[in-house]
Amino acid sequence: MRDLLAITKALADSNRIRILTMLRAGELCVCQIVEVLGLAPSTVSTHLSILYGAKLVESSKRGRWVYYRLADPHASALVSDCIEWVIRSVENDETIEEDREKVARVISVCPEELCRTSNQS
Amino acid sequence: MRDLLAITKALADSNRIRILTMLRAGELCVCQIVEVLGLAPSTVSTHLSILYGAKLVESSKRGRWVYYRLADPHASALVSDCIEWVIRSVENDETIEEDREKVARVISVCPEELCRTSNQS
DNA sequence: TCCTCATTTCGACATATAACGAATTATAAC
DNA sequence: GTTATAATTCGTTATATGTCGAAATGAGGA
Repeated sequence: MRDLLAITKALADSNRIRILTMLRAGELCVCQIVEVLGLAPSTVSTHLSILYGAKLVESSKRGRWVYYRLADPHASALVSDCIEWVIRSVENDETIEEDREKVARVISVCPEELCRTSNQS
Repeated sequence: MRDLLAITKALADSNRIRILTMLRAGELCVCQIVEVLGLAPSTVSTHLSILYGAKLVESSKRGRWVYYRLADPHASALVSDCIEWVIRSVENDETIEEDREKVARVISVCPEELCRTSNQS
């Protein structure tokens, strides 16, 4: 029950749903997500920690940046089924569509922007 | 997004999860659910209205009693997939097991109890 | 070493939510 | 009609949650 509630509570916020669906595009670092959502970095960090606590996302630190991605589907069927369900549920949502475009822009257009997107190390 | 959030918020509470899984047994009236959860009738009624607003449950009034049941699977694939996911998620949960037994008792043992279980009209 | 910057943690505040009892509504029995 | 009762709605209270800015943490680069 505890795990279930961690997941459902994590999903009970529109910004966290947006983050989750944004991560379909692959790994994103915190500052990229901040850019898309337009929230304070501290707020986004809190959202990510809630998603992380529910095991809906994983993270890796590379240099100064922390990258978040959707949880490995092999880790838990319940989690991956749930993520798939969320993705299906937001089809045709306007905000989600806008986010998708913003993510594409943030990933490609920003080479040495505030957040150097693909800088390894 | 609105529908999705109505559902995830509805699922983000342990008592509502308990109600939802209790309804696997079939229709239950409010007073039966009150009996199992041990909450005030007004509280249970509020929980049910939240589940109803998310279209996770349906209801029918018969006489003075209002019966609630899980939403018709034909109504929405998203909703029924979600209910199935919840059911799978609570397998082996202690509280849920206890609820199942309480429900069985409440359904069968109470003929002219506080809530006459199967009284039509 | 010291500085810069991405991220997290902390403290504060506003809003949302769960719970209750009291009052209200609706239906049936008398 | 009047009464009894199942359920809902309302008002209140306590707790949880989302948000921010400021301070702390941690990893590179000068």
